[in-house]
Amino acid sequence: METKPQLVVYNTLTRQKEPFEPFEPPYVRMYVCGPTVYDSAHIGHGMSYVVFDMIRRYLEYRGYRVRHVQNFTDVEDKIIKRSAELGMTWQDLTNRYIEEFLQQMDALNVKRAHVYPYASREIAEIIELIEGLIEKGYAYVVDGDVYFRVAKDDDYGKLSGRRLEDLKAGARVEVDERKENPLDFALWKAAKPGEPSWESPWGPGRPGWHIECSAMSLHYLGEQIDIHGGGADLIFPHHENEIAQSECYTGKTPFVKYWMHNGLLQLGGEKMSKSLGNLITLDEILERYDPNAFRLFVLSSHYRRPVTYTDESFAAAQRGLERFYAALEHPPANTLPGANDAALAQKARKTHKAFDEAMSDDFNTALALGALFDLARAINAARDTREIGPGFTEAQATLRELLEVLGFRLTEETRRGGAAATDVAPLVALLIDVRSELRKKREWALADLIRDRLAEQGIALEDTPEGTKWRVRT
RNA sequence: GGCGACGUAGCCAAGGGGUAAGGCAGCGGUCUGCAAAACCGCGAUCGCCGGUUCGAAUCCGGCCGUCGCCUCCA
Repeated sequence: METKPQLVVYNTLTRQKEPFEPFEPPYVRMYVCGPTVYDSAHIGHGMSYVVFDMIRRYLEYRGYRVRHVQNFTDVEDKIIKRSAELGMTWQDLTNRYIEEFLQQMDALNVKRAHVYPYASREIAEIIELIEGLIEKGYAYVVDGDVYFRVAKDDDYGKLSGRRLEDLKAGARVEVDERKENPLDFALWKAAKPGEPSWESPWGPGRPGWHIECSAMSLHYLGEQIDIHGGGADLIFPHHENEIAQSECYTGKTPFVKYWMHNGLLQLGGEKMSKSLGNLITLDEILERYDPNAFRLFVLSSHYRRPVTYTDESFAAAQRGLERFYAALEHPPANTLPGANDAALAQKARKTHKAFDEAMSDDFNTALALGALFDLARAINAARDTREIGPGFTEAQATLRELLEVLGFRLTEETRRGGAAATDVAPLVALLIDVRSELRKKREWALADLIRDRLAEQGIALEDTPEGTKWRVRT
């Protein structure tokens, strides 16, 4: 067994990198905040889930056994509003978007969580948690609502680095006279007529947003977990409130050992969000690009940094991906012995090491990818010289393995251009046969016409000593 | 107003005290019937000003600019 570098992760709570030591190795309990399912996911969501998928995959590769829980928020103001507008039940609305979301995650090769709790199905656990908070004096009831008593929690603000006084000063929240403190947040909301509701000790109502994650995390992962993740926009108030609820309820600190947050995706200099309306949906991207290109785009920068979406960046990712694909192609048949083959094996081992060093430093995928591009270049260079041997095979295996650790899907079909390629394969094969005959007869004009016209259709032909290769280009 | 992040070649981006990974684009070349792909070669002194240091893109201070959070949000 070779030894791997110590893994360190940046913890939002302490604002520094820390050695990664889960509570009970090799188990890692990871909770990632899921979407509120009232609309289609945009690429900002996609980015976040690709990031945490990469993190999970790397942990698993390092031998950890990750238990991954991700919620669906299916009870919430916007859901109620939207379903009323569309004249459908909230269940039909949320089910529709949950189904779509899971399909998109599959398309992006994001591993499914082990459990996907729905807020609406955890009401009993939520009520129990709220009752506990009331008993301990951390919550109070007003007209069927229940609020968390922020002033009672000495630690409030520790995640986001805010003090109660600062928050009050800049508070933009509407003042609700019934609350003891403007910053107290709702654990339970009394139902208004016509709204979905559940029975509770405080009358019919529904859970507040923050409480569901505390309840689900507690229910499926226990009182203390290793990793809690989400977008940086969730740090305050959502995750701050989760800490308050969970730690006050269980009396155990820390609720979460490592808080991890991904930087937000920007579009045109602004955060992409549903409320700003400046969004690109995941479907639009999946229609236009290889899902691996989306992943490469995301992993090309460090996960904590904000990234700006541009068509150019995406095109760059798509093109870069094709270099990796080229490096994974089967080696040519007629090979030559060469001394460089042994050097290539060495290169593969160095790359593996560089990869682990980069990834161990708070998942530095951008640096890791740099090493993989170097390896890909070496492989392609060897192919060009036809010096193929065991080293070449090892290098290809290494490249494939490490790209898969990052979550790239490297099937033959994917590399060729996805399902679209499979659909047109028989016809393309026919045209290539015809063109090959023309080339034998040196009828270049006609042969080139076929190639050009196929290119217009997005099908690229490449003549190689092993015959004509093709793939779909986007 | 409070808290925080960032500013590196045309674009994206890593690094973070000893003279700048990688990707895309571009240019030149090899290969090719021509292409494509691939490979080889070519580019930056790191927002501005000042300080610390033998030495700073990397540390400190100030300034300018961009962005995020403080309200629903991955």
